[in-house]
Amino acid sequence: MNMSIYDQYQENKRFVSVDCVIFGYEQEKLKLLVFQRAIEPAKGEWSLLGGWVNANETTEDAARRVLHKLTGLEDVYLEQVHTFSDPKRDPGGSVITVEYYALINIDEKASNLIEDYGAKWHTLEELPSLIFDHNVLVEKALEKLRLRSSYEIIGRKLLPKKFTITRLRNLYDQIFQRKFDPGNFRKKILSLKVLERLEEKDMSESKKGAFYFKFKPKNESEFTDPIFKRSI
Amino acid sequence: MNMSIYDQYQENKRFVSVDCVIFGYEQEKLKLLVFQRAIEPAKGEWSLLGGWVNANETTEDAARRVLHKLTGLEDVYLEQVHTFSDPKRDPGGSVITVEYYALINIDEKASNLIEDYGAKWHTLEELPSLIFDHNVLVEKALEKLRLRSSYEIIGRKLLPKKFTITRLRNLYDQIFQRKFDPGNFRKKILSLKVLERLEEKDMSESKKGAFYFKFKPKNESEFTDPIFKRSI
DNA sequence: AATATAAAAGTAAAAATTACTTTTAAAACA
DNA sequence: TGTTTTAAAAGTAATTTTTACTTTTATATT
Repeated sequence: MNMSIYDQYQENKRFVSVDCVIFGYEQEKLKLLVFQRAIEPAKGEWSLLGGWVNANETTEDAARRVLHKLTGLEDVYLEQVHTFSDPKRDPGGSVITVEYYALINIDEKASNLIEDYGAKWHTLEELPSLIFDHNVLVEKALEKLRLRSSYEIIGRKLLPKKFTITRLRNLYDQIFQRKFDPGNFRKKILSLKVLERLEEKDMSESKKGAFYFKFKPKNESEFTDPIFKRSI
Repeated sequence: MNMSIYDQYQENKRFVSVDCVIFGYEQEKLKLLVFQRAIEPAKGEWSLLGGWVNANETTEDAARRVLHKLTGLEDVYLEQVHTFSDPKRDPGGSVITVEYYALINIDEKASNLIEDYGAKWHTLEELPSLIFDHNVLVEKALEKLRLRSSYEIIGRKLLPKKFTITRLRNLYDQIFQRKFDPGNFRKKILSLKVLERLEEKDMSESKKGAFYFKFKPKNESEFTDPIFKRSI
Protein backbone atom coordinates (compact mmCIF):
# COMPACT_ATOMS: atom_id res chain seq x y z
CA MET A 1 0.00 0.00 0.00
CA ASN A 2 1.42 3.40 -0.97
CA MET A 3 1.72 6.02 1.71
CA SER A 4 -0.67 8.85 1.28
CA ILE A 5 -1.70 11.94 3.14
CA TYR A 6 -5.19 10.46 3.03
CA ASP A 7 -4.30 7.34 4.99
CA GLN A 8 -6.32 8.63 7.92
CA TYR A 9 -9.41 8.11 5.71
CA GLN A 10 -8.63 4.42 5.12
CA GLU A 11 -12.10 3.32 6.12
CA ASN A 12 -13.46 5.31 3.19
CA LYS A 13 -11.70 3.18 0.63
CA ARG A 14 -13.89 1.38 -1.85
CA PHE A 15 -13.83 -1.49 -4.29
CA VAL A 16 -13.65 -0.08 -7.79
CA SER A 17 -14.02 -2.12 -10.95
CA VAL A 18 -14.36 -1.50 -14.65
CA ASP A 19 -16.90 -3.18 -16.92
CA CYS A 20 -16.61 -3.24 -20.69
CA VAL A 21 -19.42 -3.44 -23.18
CA ILE A 22 -17.62 -4.82 -26.22
CA PHE A 23 -19.29 -4.08 -29.54
CA GLY A 24 -18.35 -5.83 -32.73
CA TYR A 25 -19.85 -6.04 -36.20
CA GLU A 26 -20.07 -9.25 -38.14
CA GLN A 27 -22.33 -10.63 -40.84
CA GLU A 28 -24.30 -7.39 -40.97
CA LYS A 29 -25.09 -7.60 -37.26
CA LEU A 30 -23.99 -5.50 -34.34
CA LYS A 31 -22.82 -7.91 -31.69
CA LEU A 32 -21.77 -7.85 -28.11
CA LEU A 33 -19.14 -9.98 -26.43
CA VAL A 34 -20.21 -11.45 -23.10
CA PHE A 35 -18.33 -13.70 -20.73
CA GLN A 36 -18.87 -16.43 -18.23
CA ARG A 37 -17.95 -14.89 -14.93
CA ALA A 38 -14.82 -16.34 -13.37
CA ILE A 39 -15.36 -15.56 -9.71
CA GLU A 40 -18.08 -15.83 -7.09
CA PRO A 41 -20.78 -14.68 -6.74
CA ALA A 42 -22.64 -15.66 -9.90
CA LYS A 43 -19.64 -17.61 -11.14
CA GLY A 44 -20.32 -19.05 -14.58
CA GLU A 45 -23.19 -16.72 -15.38
CA TRP A 46 -23.15 -14.33 -18.35
CA SER A 47 -21.49 -11.06 -17.58
CA LEU A 48 -19.71 -8.12 -19.13
CA LEU A 49 -15.95 -8.23 -19.15
CA GLY A 50 -14.75 -6.66 -15.91
CA GLY A 51 -11.88 -6.38 -13.51
CA TRP A 52 -10.50 -4.50 -10.53
CA VAL A 53 -8.88 -1.13 -11.00
CA ASN A 54 -5.36 -1.45 -9.68
CA ALA A 55 -3.68 1.15 -7.52
CA ASN A 56 -1.46 2.75 -10.10
CA GLU A 57 -3.59 2.81 -13.19
CA THR A 58 -6.47 4.84 -14.55
CA THR A 59 -9.83 3.20 -15.08
CA GLU A 60 -9.16 3.35 -18.81
CA ASP A 61 -5.84 1.56 -18.27
CA ALA A 62 -7.73 -1.10 -16.36
CA ALA A 63 -10.24 -1.48 -19.17
CA ARG A 64 -7.44 -1.82 -21.73
CA ARG A 65 -5.64 -4.31 -19.53
CA VAL A 66 -8.60 -6.67 -19.18
CA LEU A 67 -9.49 -6.25 -22.85
CA HIS A 68 -5.98 -7.06 -23.94
CA LYS A 69 -5.79 -10.07 -21.69
CA LEU A 70 -8.94 -11.57 -23.15
CA THR A 71 -8.76 -10.56 -26.79
CA GLY A 72 -5.10 -9.83 -27.43
CA LEU A 73 -6.17 -6.54 -29.05
CA GLU A 74 -4.00 -3.47 -28.53
CA ASP A 75 -5.41 -0.18 -29.75
CA VAL A 76 -9.07 -0.61 -29.06
CA TYR A 77 -11.44 2.36 -29.24
CA LEU A 78 -12.79 3.00 -25.75
CA GLU A 79 -15.29 5.51 -24.47
CA GLN A 80 -16.25 6.00 -20.85
CA VAL A 81 -19.98 5.59 -20.38
CA HIS A 82 -21.07 6.02 -16.78
CA THR A 83 -20.19 5.10 -13.22
CA PHE A 84 -22.56 2.88 -11.25
CA SER A 85 -22.36 2.88 -7.50
CA ASP A 86 -25.47 1.46 -5.88
CA PRO A 87 -24.06 -0.38 -2.83
CA LYS A 88 -26.52 -3.18 -3.56
CA ARG A 89 -25.78 -3.54 -7.27
CA ASP A 90 -23.36 -6.41 -6.64
CA PRO A 91 -24.55 -9.02 -4.11
CA GLY A 92 -20.93 -9.91 -3.40
CA GLY A 93 -20.22 -6.55 -1.85
CA SER A 94 -20.36 -2.83 -2.45
CA VAL A 95 -18.48 -2.19 -5.69
CA ILE A 96 -18.33 0.99 -7.70
CA THR A 97 -17.92 0.24 -11.38
CA VAL A 98 -16.82 2.51 -14.17
CA GLU A 99 -18.30 1.49 -17.48
CA TYR A 100 -16.62 1.67 -20.89
CA TYR A 101 -17.67 0.54 -24.29
CA ALA A 102 -15.19 -0.83 -26.78
CA LEU A 103 -15.48 -1.08 -30.56
CA ILE A 104 -13.62 -3.90 -32.23
CA ASN A 105 -13.53 -5.37 -35.68
CA ILE A 106 -14.49 -9.00 -35.20
CA ASP A 107 -13.12 -10.25 -38.50
CA GLU A 108 -9.74 -8.66 -38.01
CA LYS A 109 -8.11 -10.79 -35.36
CA ALA A 110 -10.79 -12.02 -33.02
CA SER A 111 -8.36 -13.91 -30.91
CA ASN A 112 -8.87 -17.50 -29.96
CA LEU A 113 -8.15 -16.25 -26.46
CA ILE A 114 -11.80 -15.31 -26.41
CA GLU A 115 -12.90 -18.93 -26.53
CA ASP A 116 -10.65 -19.87 -23.60
CA TYR A 117 -12.65 -17.58 -21.38
CA GLY A 118 -16.04 -18.95 -22.30
CA ALA A 119 -16.90 -15.80 -24.14
CA LYS A 120 -19.51 -15.50 -26.85
CA TRP A 121 -20.70 -12.94 -29.37
CA HIS A 122 -24.42 -12.22 -29.16
CA THR A 123 -26.61 -10.02 -31.30
CA LEU A 124 -28.61 -7.39 -29.45
CA GLU A 125 -31.82 -9.34 -29.92
CA GLU A 126 -30.55 -12.60 -28.52
CA LEU A 127 -28.57 -11.10 -25.66
CA PRO A 128 -28.99 -13.32 -22.59
CA SER A 129 -29.86 -12.07 -19.15
CA LEU A 130 -26.68 -10.78 -17.55
CA ILE A 131 -25.63 -10.62 -13.91
CA PHE A 132 -26.23 -7.69 -11.57
CA ASP A 133 -27.09 -4.47 -13.40
CA HIS A 134 -25.18 -5.44 -16.53
CA ASN A 135 -28.23 -5.32 -18.79
CA VAL A 136 -28.72 -1.73 -17.69
CA LEU A 137 -25.08 -1.06 -18.50
CA VAL A 138 -25.62 -2.44 -21.99
CA GLU A 139 -28.54 -0.05 -22.54
CA LYS A 140 -26.48 2.87 -21.32
CA ALA A 141 -23.59 1.92 -23.61
CA LEU A 142 -25.95 1.70 -26.56
CA GLU A 143 -27.29 5.17 -25.79
CA LYS A 144 -23.76 6.53 -25.66
CA LEU A 145 -22.80 4.75 -28.85
CA ARG A 146 -25.87 6.24 -30.55
CA LEU A 147 -24.98 9.69 -29.32
CA ARG A 148 -21.45 9.37 -30.63
CA SER A 149 -22.67 7.92 -33.93
CA SER A 150 -24.87 10.94 -34.39
CA TYR A 151 -21.96 13.34 -33.99
CA GLU A 152 -19.38 11.55 -36.07
CA ILE A 153 -19.29 8.72 -38.57
CA ILE A 154 -18.47 5.73 -36.49
CA GLY A 155 -16.99 2.63 -38.09
CA ARG A 156 -13.26 3.24 -38.20
CA LYS A 157 -12.88 0.46 -35.65
CA LEU A 158 -15.94 -1.64 -36.35
CA LEU A 159 -15.52 -1.97 -40.11
CA PRO A 160 -12.66 -3.46 -42.11
CA LYS A 161 -10.29 -1.07 -43.89
CA LYS A 162 -12.42 -1.01 -47.01
CA PHE A 163 -16.19 -1.21 -47.01
CA THR A 164 -19.19 -0.19 -49.07
CA ILE A 165 -21.65 2.58 -48.23
CA THR A 166 -24.30 -0.09 -47.97
CA ARG A 167 -22.29 -1.86 -45.31
CA LEU A 168 -21.81 1.36 -43.37
CA ARG A 169 -25.53 2.06 -43.64
CA ASN A 170 -26.29 -1.40 -42.35
CA LEU A 171 -24.08 -0.70 -39.36
CA TYR A 172 -26.08 2.47 -38.68
CA ASP A 173 -29.31 0.51 -39.12
CA GLN A 174 -28.03 -1.85 -36.44
CA ILE A 175 -26.88 0.84 -34.04
CA PHE A 176 -30.13 2.78 -34.21
CA GLN A 177 -32.34 -0.24 -34.73
CA ARG A 178 -34.09 1.37 -37.66
CA LYS A 179 -33.82 1.56 -41.45
CA PHE A 180 -32.07 4.52 -43.01
CA ASP A 181 -33.16 5.45 -46.52
CA PRO A 182 -30.37 4.20 -48.84
CA GLY A 183 -30.31 7.23 -51.12
CA ASN A 184 -30.52 9.82 -48.39
CA PHE A 185 -27.96 8.03 -46.26
CA ARG A 186 -25.48 7.90 -49.13
CA LYS A 187 -26.02 11.56 -49.95
CA LYS A 188 -25.53 12.58 -46.33
CA ILE A 189 -22.42 10.52 -45.71
CA LEU A 190 -20.73 11.65 -48.90
CA SER A 191 -21.52 15.29 -48.15
CA LEU A 192 -19.53 14.99 -44.91
CA LYS A 193 -16.40 14.21 -46.93
CA VAL A 194 -14.90 11.80 -44.42
CA LEU A 195 -14.77 8.89 -46.87
CA GLU A 196 -12.52 8.34 -49.87
CA ARG A 197 -13.71 6.19 -52.76
CA LEU A 198 -11.41 3.42 -53.92
CA GLU A 199 -11.29 2.13 -57.49
CA GLU A 200 -12.13 -1.39 -56.43
CA LYS A 201 -15.68 -2.68 -56.29
CA ASP A 202 -17.39 -5.24 -54.13
CA MET A 203 -19.18 -7.49 -56.62
CA SER A 204 -20.69 -9.85 -54.09
CA GLU A 205 -23.91 -7.99 -53.38
CA SER A 206 -25.10 -6.87 -56.81
CA LYS A 207 -24.53 -7.21 -60.51
CA LYS A 208 -23.38 -3.63 -60.78
CA GLY A 209 -21.03 -3.83 -57.85
CA ALA A 210 -20.52 -1.25 -55.14
CA PHE A 211 -17.43 0.88 -54.79
CA TYR A 212 -15.32 0.33 -51.72
CA PHE A 213 -14.60 3.33 -49.55
CA LYS A 214 -12.12 3.95 -46.78
CA PHE A 215 -11.98 6.55 -44.03
CA LYS A 216 -9.82 9.59 -44.70
CA PRO A 217 -7.23 10.20 -41.99
CA LYS A 218 -9.09 11.58 -38.98
CA ASN A 219 -8.78 15.28 -38.48
CA GLU A 220 -9.25 16.22 -34.90
CA SER A 221 -12.38 18.24 -34.24
CA GLU A 222 -14.28 16.15 -36.73
CA PHE A 223 -17.81 17.45 -36.25
CA THR A 224 -19.47 19.59 -33.66
CA ASP A 225 -23.06 19.45 -34.91
CA PRO A 226 -25.19 16.36 -34.99
CA ILE A 227 -25.03 14.66 -38.37
CA PHE A 228 -28.70 13.94 -38.68
CA LYS A 229 -31.35 16.23 -37.40
CA ARG A 230 -34.57 14.42 -36.80
CA SER A 231 -33.65 11.03 -38.08
CA ILE A 232 -31.78 10.21 -34.93
CA MET B 1 -16.12 -2.59 7.72
CA ASN B 2 -18.84 -4.70 6.15
CA MET B 3 -18.06 -8.32 5.40
CA SER B 4 -17.89 -9.07 1.75
CA ILE B 5 -17.02 -11.98 -0.45
CA TYR B 6 -14.45 -9.67 -2.02
CA ASP B 7 -12.48 -9.16 1.21
CA GLN B 8 -9.64 -11.18 -0.26
CA TYR B 9 -9.13 -8.32 -2.71
CA GLN B 10 -8.72 -5.70 0.05
CA GLU B 11 -5.52 -4.36 -1.41
CA ASN B 12 -7.47 -3.33 -4.49
CA LYS B 13 -9.59 -0.86 -2.55
CA ARG B 14 -9.37 2.74 -3.66
CA PHE B 15 -10.10 6.23 -2.45
CA VAL B 16 -13.21 7.49 -4.21
CA SER B 17 -14.48 11.03 -4.04
CA VAL B 18 -17.12 13.13 -5.71
CA ASP B 19 -16.60 16.63 -7.06
CA CYS B 20 -19.45 19.02 -7.87
CA VAL B 21 -19.45 21.77 -10.44
CA ILE B 22 -22.20 24.01 -9.10
CA PHE B 23 -23.83 26.26 -11.68
CA GLY B 24 -26.03 29.16 -10.76
CA TYR B 25 -27.52 32.08 -12.67
CA GLU B 26 -27.65 35.58 -11.27
CA GLN B 27 -27.71 39.06 -12.75
CA GLU B 28 -27.78 37.65 -16.28
CA LYS B 29 -24.57 35.72 -15.68
CA LEU B 30 -23.89 32.01 -15.45
CA LYS B 31 -21.84 31.50 -12.32
CA LEU B 32 -19.96 28.76 -10.62
CA LEU B 33 -19.58 28.18 -6.89
CA VAL B 34 -16.04 27.40 -5.79
CA PHE B 35 -14.68 26.71 -2.33
CA GLN B 36 -11.60 27.11 -0.26
CA ARG B 37 -10.37 23.61 0.31
CA ALA B 38 -10.63 22.44 3.92
CA ILE B 39 -7.96 19.74 4.04
CA GLU B 40 -4.38 19.22 3.01
CA PRO B 41 -2.92 19.19 0.46
CA ALA B 42 -3.69 22.56 -1.11
CA LYS B 43 -5.69 23.59 1.94
CA GLY B 44 -7.18 27.03 1.44
CA GLU B 45 -6.87 27.03 -2.34
CA TRP B 46 -9.84 27.32 -4.68
CA SER B 47 -11.47 24.02 -5.42
CA LEU B 48 -14.69 22.40 -6.48
CA LEU B 49 -16.95 21.11 -3.75
CA GLY B 50 -15.94 17.57 -3.02
CA GLY B 51 -16.07 14.80 -0.48
CA TRP B 52 -15.47 11.11 0.10
CA VAL B 53 -17.98 8.56 -1.04
CA ASN B 54 -19.07 6.65 2.03
CA ALA B 55 -19.47 2.91 2.15
CA ASN B 56 -23.22 2.71 1.99
CA GLU B 57 -24.16 5.41 -0.44
CA THR B 58 -24.10 5.96 -4.18
CA THR B 59 -21.85 8.61 -5.65
CA GLU B 60 -24.97 10.67 -6.30
CA ASP B 61 -25.95 10.33 -2.64
CA ALA B 62 -22.49 11.58 -1.73
CA ALA B 63 -22.83 14.55 -4.06
CA ARG B 64 -26.22 15.41 -2.54
CA ARG B 65 -24.85 15.03 0.95
CA VAL B 66 -21.98 17.47 0.47
CA LEU B 67 -24.21 19.85 -1.46
CA HIS B 68 -26.80 19.84 1.27
CA LYS B 69 -24.23 20.34 3.96
CA LEU B 70 -22.86 23.44 2.28
CA THR B 71 -25.90 25.04 0.75
CA GLY B 72 -28.82 23.64 2.69
CA LEU B 73 -30.51 22.87 -0.63
CA GLU B 74 -32.55 19.69 -0.92
CA ASP B 75 -33.74 18.76 -4.40
CA VAL B 76 -30.88 19.92 -6.54
CA TYR B 77 -30.64 18.90 -10.19
CA LEU B 78 -27.58 16.69 -10.59
CA GLU B 79 -26.07 15.08 -13.63
CA GLN B 80 -23.09 12.76 -13.62
CA VAL B 81 -20.35 14.07 -15.88
CA HIS B 82 -17.28 11.86 -15.93
CA THR B 83 -14.95 9.85 -13.73
CA PHE B 84 -11.31 10.93 -13.43
CA SER B 85 -8.78 8.42 -12.25
CA ASP B 86 -5.24 9.44 -13.09
CA PRO B 87 -3.27 8.20 -10.05
CA LYS B 88 -1.30 11.45 -10.18
CA ARG B 89 -4.23 13.82 -10.43
CA ASP B 90 -4.23 14.49 -6.69
CA PRO B 91 -0.78 15.01 -5.16
CA GLY B 92 -2.12 13.86 -1.81
CA GLY B 93 -2.67 10.33 -3.05
CA SER B 94 -4.36 8.28 -5.72
CA VAL B 95 -8.03 9.26 -5.70
CA ILE B 96 -10.68 8.37 -8.21
CA THR B 97 -13.28 11.10 -8.46
CA VAL B 98 -16.75 10.99 -9.92
CA GLU B 99 -17.83 14.36 -11.25
CA TYR B 100 -21.33 15.83 -11.12
CA TYR B 101 -22.71 19.18 -12.08
CA ALA B 102 -25.49 20.81 -10.12
CA LEU B 103 -27.92 23.50 -11.20
CA ILE B 104 -29.24 25.81 -8.52
CA ASN B 105 -31.22 29.03 -8.46
CA ILE B 106 -29.00 31.50 -6.65
CA ASP B 107 -31.73 34.00 -5.81
CA GLU B 108 -33.97 31.38 -4.29
CA LYS B 109 -32.30 30.52 -1.03
CA ALA B 110 -28.59 30.83 -1.48
CA SER B 111 -27.91 29.85 2.06
CA ASN B 112 -25.62 31.80 4.31
CA LEU B 113 -24.03 28.44 4.98
CA ILE B 114 -22.13 29.10 1.80
CA GLU B 115 -20.24 32.00 3.32
CA ASP B 116 -19.17 29.94 6.33
CA TYR B 117 -17.20 27.70 4.03
CA GLY B 118 -15.32 30.43 2.27
CA ALA B 119 -17.25 29.79 -0.91
CA LYS B 120 -17.69 32.29 -3.69
CA TRP B 121 -19.66 32.62 -6.90
CA HIS B 122 -17.55 33.35 -9.96
CA THR B 123 -18.53 34.05 -13.54
CA LEU B 124 -16.94 31.80 -16.13
CA GLU B 125 -14.64 34.58 -17.29
CA GLU B 126 -13.25 35.39 -13.89
CA LEU B 127 -12.94 31.84 -12.64
CA PRO B 128 -9.71 31.50 -10.67
CA SER B 129 -7.19 28.74 -11.14
CA LEU B 130 -8.41 25.68 -9.27
CA ILE B 131 -6.51 22.85 -7.62
CA PHE B 132 -5.53 19.58 -9.28
CA ASP B 133 -7.47 18.90 -12.49
CA HIS B 134 -10.52 20.89 -11.39
CA ASN B 135 -10.33 23.38 -14.25
CA VAL B 136 -10.53 20.42 -16.62
CA LEU B 137 -13.55 19.17 -14.69
CA VAL B 138 -15.21 22.56 -15.16
CA GLU B 139 -14.69 22.37 -18.92
CA LYS B 140 -16.10 18.86 -19.01
CA ALA B 141 -19.15 19.94 -16.98
CA LEU B 142 -19.75 22.84 -19.34
CA GLU B 143 -19.64 20.49 -22.31
CA LYS B 144 -22.15 18.21 -20.66
CA LEU B 145 -24.38 21.13 -19.70
CA ARG B 146 -24.27 22.33 -23.32
CA LEU B 147 -25.15 18.88 -24.57
CA ARG B 148 -28.10 18.67 -22.21
CA SER B 149 -29.20 22.21 -23.07
CA SER B 150 -29.27 21.27 -26.72
CA TYR B 151 -31.60 18.35 -26.08
CA GLU B 152 -34.01 19.98 -23.67
CA ILE B 153 -34.82 23.44 -22.46
CA ILE B 154 -32.76 23.83 -19.37
CA GLY B 155 -33.71 26.40 -16.78
CA ARG B 156 -36.23 24.72 -14.54
CA LYS B 157 -33.66 24.83 -11.76
CA LEU B 158 -31.56 27.82 -12.77
CA LEU B 159 -34.38 30.30 -13.31
CA PRO B 160 -36.99 31.55 -10.89
CA LYS B 161 -40.55 30.21 -11.22
CA LYS B 162 -41.53 32.94 -13.66
CA PHE B 163 -39.18 34.45 -16.19
CA THR B 164 -39.21 36.18 -19.56
CA ILE B 165 -38.11 34.67 -22.85
CA THR B 166 -35.36 37.26 -22.94
CA ARG B 167 -34.04 36.00 -19.63
CA LEU B 168 -34.12 32.40 -20.84
CA ARG B 169 -32.30 33.46 -24.01
CA ASN B 170 -29.70 35.23 -21.96
CA LEU B 171 -29.14 32.03 -20.00
CA TYR B 172 -28.58 30.19 -23.28
CA ASP B 173 -26.25 32.96 -24.44
CA GLN B 174 -24.27 32.38 -21.27
CA ILE B 175 -24.21 28.60 -21.52
CA PHE B 176 -23.08 28.57 -25.13
CA GLN B 177 -21.04 31.75 -24.90
CA ARG B 178 -22.66 33.19 -28.01
CA LYS B 179 -25.59 35.39 -28.98
CA PHE B 180 -28.81 33.75 -30.07
CA ASP B 181 -31.01 35.81 -32.41
CA PRO B 182 -33.87 37.10 -30.26
CA GLY B 183 -36.62 36.50 -32.82
CA ASN B 184 -35.46 33.07 -33.88
CA PHE B 185 -34.84 31.98 -30.32
CA ARG B 186 -38.34 33.02 -29.27
CA LYS B 187 -39.89 31.26 -32.25
CA LYS B 188 -37.96 28.08 -31.56
CA ILE B 189 -38.67 27.95 -27.83
CA LEU B 190 -42.37 28.63 -28.24
CA SER B 191 -42.66 25.96 -30.95
CA LEU B 192 -41.44 23.38 -28.44
CA LYS B 193 -44.49 24.05 -26.28
CA VAL B 194 -42.75 23.54 -22.95
CA LEU B 195 -43.55 27.02 -21.66
CA GLU B 196 -46.84 28.51 -20.55
CA ARG B 197 -47.42 32.25 -20.82
CA LEU B 198 -48.65 34.03 -17.70
CA GLU B 199 -50.81 37.17 -17.76
CA GLU B 200 -48.31 39.17 -15.79
CA LYS B 201 -45.60 41.21 -17.45
CA ASP B 202 -42.10 42.19 -16.41
CA MET B 203 -42.01 45.97 -16.91
CA SER B 204 -38.45 46.47 -15.77
CA GLU B 205 -36.68 45.96 -19.06
CA SER B 206 -38.80 47.81 -21.56
CA LYS B 207 -41.70 50.22 -21.97
CA LYS B 208 -43.84 47.55 -23.55
CA GLY B 209 -43.07 44.95 -20.92
CA ALA B 210 -42.35 41.28 -21.50
CA PHE B 211 -44.71 38.49 -20.58
CA TYR B 212 -43.62 36.13 -17.88
CA PHE B 213 -43.57 32.44 -18.70
CA LYS B 214 -43.31 29.35 -16.57
CA PHE B 215 -42.36 25.79 -17.38
CA LYS B 216 -45.21 23.37 -17.99
CA PRO B 217 -45.06 20.26 -15.79
CA LYS B 218 -42.30 18.11 -17.15
CA ASN B 219 -43.43 15.17 -19.20
CA GLU B 220 -40.94 12.40 -19.16
CA SER B 221 -39.31 11.73 -22.52
CA GLU B 222 -39.20 15.42 -23.21
CA PHE B 223 -37.20 15.50 -26.43
CA THR B 224 -35.11 13.00 -28.28
CA ASP B 225 -33.76 15.20 -31.06
CA PRO B 226 -31.43 18.12 -30.60
CA ILE B 227 -33.33 21.38 -30.34
CA PHE B 228 -31.09 23.42 -32.57
CA LYS B 229 -29.33 22.06 -35.57
CA ARG B 230 -26.31 24.03 -36.48
CA SER B 231 -26.62 26.80 -33.99
CA ILE B 232 -25.16 24.63 -31.30
C1' DA C 1 -29.10 -10.03 -76.55
C1' DA C 2 -32.29 -9.70 -72.81
C1' DT C 3 -32.96 -9.75 -67.93
C1' DA C 4 -32.26 -8.87 -63.19
C1' DT C 5 -29.97 -6.70 -59.41
C1' DA C 6 -28.53 -3.33 -56.17
C1' DA C 7 -25.81 0.95 -56.76
C1' DA C 8 -25.86 5.46 -57.72
C1' DA C 9 -27.82 9.60 -59.17
C1' DG C 10 -31.60 12.62 -59.43
C1' DT C 11 -35.98 15.20 -58.10
C1' DA C 12 -39.32 17.88 -55.81
C1' DA C 13 -42.05 18.89 -51.77
C1' DA C 14 -41.76 19.88 -46.97
C1' DA C 15 -39.54 21.47 -42.94
C1' DA C 16 -36.14 24.03 -40.49
C1' DT C 17 -32.86 27.66 -40.20
C1' DT C 18 -31.22 32.13 -40.84
C1' DA C 19 -31.01 36.99 -41.32
C1' DC C 20 -33.52 40.25 -41.37
C1' DT C 21 -37.82 44.07 -41.11
C1' DT C 22 -42.08 45.69 -39.25
C1' DT C 23 -45.45 46.34 -35.83
C1' DT C 24 -46.84 46.82 -31.08
C1' DA C 25 -47.67 48.03 -26.13
C1' DA C 26 -46.74 50.95 -22.66
C1' DA C 27 -43.79 54.30 -20.08
C1' DA C 28 -41.71 58.68 -20.25
C1' DC C 29 -41.33 62.96 -21.98
C1' DA C 30 -42.77 67.40 -24.12
C1' DT D 1 -52.68 65.12 -24.84
C1' DG D 2 -49.80 63.75 -28.14
C1' DT D 3 -45.08 62.37 -29.38
C1' DT D 4 -41.09 59.77 -28.50
C1' DT D 5 -38.67 55.84 -27.01
C1' DT D 6 -37.87 51.11 -25.81
C1' DA D 7 -37.56 46.24 -26.11
C1' DA D 8 -41.15 42.73 -27.11
C1' DA D 9 -43.38 40.35 -30.35
C1' DA D 10 -44.71 39.21 -34.81
C1' DG D 11 -43.69 38.74 -39.53
C1' DT D 12 -41.04 37.76 -43.95
C1' DA D 13 -38.36 35.75 -47.43
C1' DA D 14 -34.14 33.48 -48.89
C1' DT D 15 -31.45 29.51 -47.95
C1' DT D 16 -30.39 25.01 -46.31
C1' DT D 17 -31.61 20.46 -44.85
C1' DT D 18 -34.57 16.62 -44.72
C1' DT D 19 -37.64 13.43 -46.61
C1' DA D 20 -39.86 10.47 -49.76
C1' DC D 21 -39.58 9.18 -53.66
C1' DT D 22 -38.20 7.95 -59.11
C1' DT D 23 -34.88 7.16 -62.67
C1' DT D 24 -30.66 5.68 -64.56
C1' DT D 25 -26.60 2.77 -64.52
C1' DA D 26 -23.11 -0.98 -64.53
C1' DT D 27 -22.44 -5.57 -64.60
C1' DA D 28 -23.35 -10.71 -63.92
C1' DT D 29 -26.51 -14.10 -65.20
C1' DT D 30 -29.86 -16.18 -68.14
